[in-house]
Amino acid sequence: MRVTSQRALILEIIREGEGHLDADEIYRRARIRQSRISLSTVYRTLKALKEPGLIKELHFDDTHRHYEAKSSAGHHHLVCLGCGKVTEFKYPFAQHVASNVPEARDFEIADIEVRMTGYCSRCRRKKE
Amino acid sequence: MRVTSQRALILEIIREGEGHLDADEIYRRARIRQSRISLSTVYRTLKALKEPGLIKELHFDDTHRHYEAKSSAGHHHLVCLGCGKVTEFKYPFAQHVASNVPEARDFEIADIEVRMTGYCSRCRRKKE
DNA sequence: CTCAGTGCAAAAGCTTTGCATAATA
DNA sequence: TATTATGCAAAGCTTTTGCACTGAG
Repeated sequence: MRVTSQRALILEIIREGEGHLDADEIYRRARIRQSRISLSTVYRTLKALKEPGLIKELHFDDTHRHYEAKSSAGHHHLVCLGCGKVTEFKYPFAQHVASNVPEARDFEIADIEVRMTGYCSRCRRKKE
Repeated sequence: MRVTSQRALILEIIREGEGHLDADEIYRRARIRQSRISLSTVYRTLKALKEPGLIKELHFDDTHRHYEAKSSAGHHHLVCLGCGKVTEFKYPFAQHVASNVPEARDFEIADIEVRMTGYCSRCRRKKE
């Protein structure tokens, strides 16, 4: 895989974005620093970086895919349905599953994505 | 919410499908029994059924949303990256998170979706 | 009888692809 | 220099929407 200025830029933006950017937002930020970059390149690069596991694809809401760099991975997300705020937390789900779930016994776990939705304390108060 | 033949049919198909159908597959199955039903109605019905929680939206792969009836919910999924097979399992993730994750303390958990990917025993053998 | 729901067709997103050009190894 | 990656524009999918018509309550 060749190292191009576009790929370096996109990976840098994803790292800075800390996992909360979708393809279009990455594109918009990339254009600020490299105005001729194309959206196709963003998509192609996302696919290329995903392949060897350099970045990971997330699914916060139903319509957008978000991306985070592998170094910042390993955590999970609480998504507030009221304000959309995303809170990260760590928890060794994979280990729990591997040792407690019979169906997973012969399964080689590559990745686990946990997406919890609900209402944060502020939005809970607002609802009442 | 009015009960129409289309809505009844779609919900029935989702129940029969046991959580593994996407919008287009639901549409194809619905047309067999009601040839004039439209894809718009399928989408609109999915949205309508999702709203009061009668069905739940899942994200097995990156490109398609799948749907399952609420009664069959409460379990999680292991998705094999080799053959695409989906294995269901039960595990009280929400309880674990609620009692062990400080970030979730003030969070009212509405739902949790766990998407584990990896390789099933057959595909692991094939890889070697 | 009324208004929510439907079908159809058209539009709107998001993502992928073909092809000629540019740039890396 | 030999490929691989890029930019652009066009196509492809999935999902949504406008509008007149139908049917449930």
